[in-house]
Amino acid sequence: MPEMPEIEVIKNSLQNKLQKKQIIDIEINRLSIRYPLDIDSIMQNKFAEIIECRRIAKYLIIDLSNNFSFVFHLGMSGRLQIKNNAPKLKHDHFILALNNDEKIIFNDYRRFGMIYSFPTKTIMQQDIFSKLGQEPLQKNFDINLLISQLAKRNIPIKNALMDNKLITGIGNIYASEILFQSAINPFRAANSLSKEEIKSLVKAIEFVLELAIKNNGTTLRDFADSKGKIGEFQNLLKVYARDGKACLICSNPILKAKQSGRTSFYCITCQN
DNA sequence: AAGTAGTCCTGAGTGC
DNA sequence: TGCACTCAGGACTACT
Repeated sequence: MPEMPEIEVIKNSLQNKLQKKQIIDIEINRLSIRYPLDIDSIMQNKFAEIIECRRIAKYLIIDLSNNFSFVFHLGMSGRLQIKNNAPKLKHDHFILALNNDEKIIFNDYRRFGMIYSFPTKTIMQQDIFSKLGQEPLQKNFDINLLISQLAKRNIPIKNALMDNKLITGIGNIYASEILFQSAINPFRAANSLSKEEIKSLVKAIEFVLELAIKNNGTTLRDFADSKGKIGEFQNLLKVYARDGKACLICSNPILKAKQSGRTSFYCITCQN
């Protein structure tokens, strides 16, 4: 479900509310979500204080005063919300009770999400983080590195955009939007792109992701921030889920096609 | 090594 | 109304 902009929006909405709050109880309603939970590691975070929230790729990190961190991945349908006195819902798998009567609730009906607890200092050495590529909005984004990586890949550029070993955080919705923004056909082989095209691709990545964050992310079905507020970027989507509708540039119908099992949307006229 | 297909899971939507 | 079927925003594993 949520891609990088959605996690960034959740992180921002959690940040101020959680700092210095103490975890007074940890409720585990499901021992395994996507993977079995490491109960011992998780439970030792009881009574720790929250220091800060941050994001790496599509992961949300909560650093704690005991030098451990919670790591959440929301999979396709996960939500992380702050509530007080809310009745427990189906699929509320994991709940952190805080000392201000609020609760952080992890709800995920499809159970593709993940919850980890790691020593804070070891996070970047963990398997889930050690192989990640560049953050798309990092200030020192190395475009030459991306150019050399794409030159070695014969996969469609759409698949390359979604490969977290190259660039992190881009999922199916934003991959289609970014390629439309940069006027590149999603079926083009990654190694067929010119340097100029890759530069325009990187500009489109920044433009689309930043605009999505400003608009609180995209809500097609499940996404909401920590207060339950939904996103607005779905109203600004130019190709995603607009198959059959008129291209906003040339008025030809937007096409829909499968690529490696995922749906792509594009304009055959505007994207070459 | 690189690329692709299959897989985990629930719920919403569609068509008969 | 009910049933069967398809599809969904991610990412890992196991094949070729």
